[in-house]
Amino acid sequence: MRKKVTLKQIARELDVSISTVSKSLRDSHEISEDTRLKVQAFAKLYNYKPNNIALSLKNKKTKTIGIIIPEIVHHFFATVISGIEQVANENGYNVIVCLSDESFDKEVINLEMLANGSTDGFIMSLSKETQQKKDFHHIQEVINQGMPVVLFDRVTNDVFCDKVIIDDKQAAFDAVQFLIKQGFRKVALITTVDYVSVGKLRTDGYKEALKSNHIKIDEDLIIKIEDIDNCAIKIENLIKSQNCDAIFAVNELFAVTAIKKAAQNNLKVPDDISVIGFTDGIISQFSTPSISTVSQNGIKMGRKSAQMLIDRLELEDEENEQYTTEIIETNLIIRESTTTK
Amino acid sequence: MRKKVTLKQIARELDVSISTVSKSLRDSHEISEDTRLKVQAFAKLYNYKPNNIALSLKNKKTKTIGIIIPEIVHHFFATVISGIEQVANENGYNVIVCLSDESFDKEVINLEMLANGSTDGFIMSLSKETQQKKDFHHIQEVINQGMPVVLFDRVTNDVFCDKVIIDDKQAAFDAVQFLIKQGFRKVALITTVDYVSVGKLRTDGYKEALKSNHIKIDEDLIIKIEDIDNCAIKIENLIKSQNCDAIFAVNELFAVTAIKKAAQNNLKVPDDISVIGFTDGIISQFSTPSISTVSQNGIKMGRKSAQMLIDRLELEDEENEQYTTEIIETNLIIRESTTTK
DNA sequence: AGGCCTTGCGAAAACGTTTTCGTGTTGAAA
DNA sequence: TTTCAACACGAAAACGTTTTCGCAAGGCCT
Repeated sequence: MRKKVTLKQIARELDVSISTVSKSLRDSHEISEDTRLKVQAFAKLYNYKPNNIALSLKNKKTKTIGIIIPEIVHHFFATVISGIEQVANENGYNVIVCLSDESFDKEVINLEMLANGSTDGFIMSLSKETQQKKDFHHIQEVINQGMPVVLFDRVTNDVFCDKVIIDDKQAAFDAVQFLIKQGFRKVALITTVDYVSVGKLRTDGYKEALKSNHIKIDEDLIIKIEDIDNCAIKIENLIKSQNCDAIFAVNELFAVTAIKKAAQNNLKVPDDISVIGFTDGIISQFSTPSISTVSQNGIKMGRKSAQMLIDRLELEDEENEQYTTEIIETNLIIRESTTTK
Repeated sequence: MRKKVTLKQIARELDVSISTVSKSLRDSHEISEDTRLKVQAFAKLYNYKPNNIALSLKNKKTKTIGIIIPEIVHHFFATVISGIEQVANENGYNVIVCLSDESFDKEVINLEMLANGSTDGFIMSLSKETQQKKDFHHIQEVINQGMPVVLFDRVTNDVFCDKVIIDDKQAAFDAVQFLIKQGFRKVALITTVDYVSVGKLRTDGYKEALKSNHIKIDEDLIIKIEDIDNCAIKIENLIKSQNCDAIFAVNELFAVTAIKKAAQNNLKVPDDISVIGFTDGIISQFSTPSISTVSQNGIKMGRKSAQMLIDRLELEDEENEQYTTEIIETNLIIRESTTTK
């Protein structure tokens, strides 16, 4: 087993000082060409690579970004990570990923653990529980300690930092508007409970679209799902009521479940019911029929978040207290699950 | 902005030595109760937390696990990460994730970058390119440096280390055997090119099953997909040939594409063709019809990998050179895409 | 009174870097 | 011969910990 070699060992071996070795490897002009080449040759031979931890300690920079998200088994979050990782890599950063599992406590623990020197900054999306409790002191804390934070997708107005979001309300509005344009008047909504920020916004967009088309909001056509496990039964009831000719769902899962339940009740999508979902994930693309949906562009969201964080990290000198909120454009992808009335 | 406080600052403030502060906070009996309580109170007030980087440098342990996988936008890998993260967290470890993007070079770069002190060990799944080149020197290198490595799913016999896999061949055999039992004789195979280790193994299992049922292998019924983008056309040709009554696909994507193409060619699944896939991901669960598939249990795979790595990390004293290969059981989940002939 | 043990604390090394500053040697200019 | 700059290198500090060792003071025993 050949352990990694250090400057000290090289120094001892070549009978020079540690400083000489360090300077030689960094091509300092202070060192004669003779020794410089000798040291470099030796270092190469023994495959010397500087120790990252030592560098981090010295430079007070880890070149590492902390990501804290609710779930990774979720295509949207996976794409965001992918985007973050791209930009991070391009700039010589690594990413360390922690999952809050939608739990406030885990979010706090992870944040505090990473804040003790492990990362230079954070990119995060709030857990459901955090959004419900409206307790953001842990985030404010790390910001106060001088670590930049970028929030994406599930954000809050209660903490000042850079943010990357989509215009959920507008996107929902556009989707519903599209359905109405196609001639549907009885558009149902499958959404989440209100404390999930994006769910609330999409609900707002839905209502707005109806209003601006002078369609009365029928609360029976709005179902709010708290827990993913019991969504099927609620959705089935909606389908069975036969009260709607189109459905807008705030995520893929609700959309595909609606389609499934429709099929089981002998209703064809899109012939009998049109469906539009949210998030252009695996499900939307590969379901039969493929699902018309609002594409969030997670990659772009991740890339933008990473870029904002890194910009702030590398700026650093003049504390720019001007936080910005970046809006990633969405687009409506029309596939097989929608038609005209 | 309240920067994090260090031992040195506390020491200066209380007019004691750094050692006294450190010992007090670690409840050393060397320190009188008086000073101990005083220091602890002060530390609590200023929310002192030890700096992880400094600890890592001192202890030569980072309590961090490096994960290097080909893709994260892939439900199976996401579940594995999720499993790893669970066990890692339970044991006080963090995970740092790097994506090889199926590229050999990126895999090497990431590995070398993390090997310079950033992590205590690695959990990885080989990129396609690495499998193709059969070049594993980078992995052998980190093992030689004394860092434990656990390979999962996409592994190789050419490097000695702990491994976690499923019995791909057996699982494929079982799936095809099931189809044959249902009365199908013309079972097609949609697989990858041979250098993808798991693809090859699943192909072997398919052939074995046919053989043991005395069914001649028809090469026309075996299609090998190199590139995901052009899989649709090849699969459509297979469907159009109307030569098969059942299909075994080595992943979800191939399975769902087969179903889609069947529908487009007026063939019903499962009535006209039965389909079994591999990997119990989002697609299989939510596709219509839902897809019978071989479940790999990524969570379990991740948990096991993490456990093996951590065990080896915490053992460490006596270099146990006995590597083991753990096999995670699979199970065939029968859903709507299969029937009897 | 002398010796020894306990108590309570500090100095310093160590982990692996980088960088500043000091210093000795050499060569050339005066 | 003296002086000074250039050159080449080493010592040491710093980053934030933990831990070993040393040391002084005080109390107890003979």
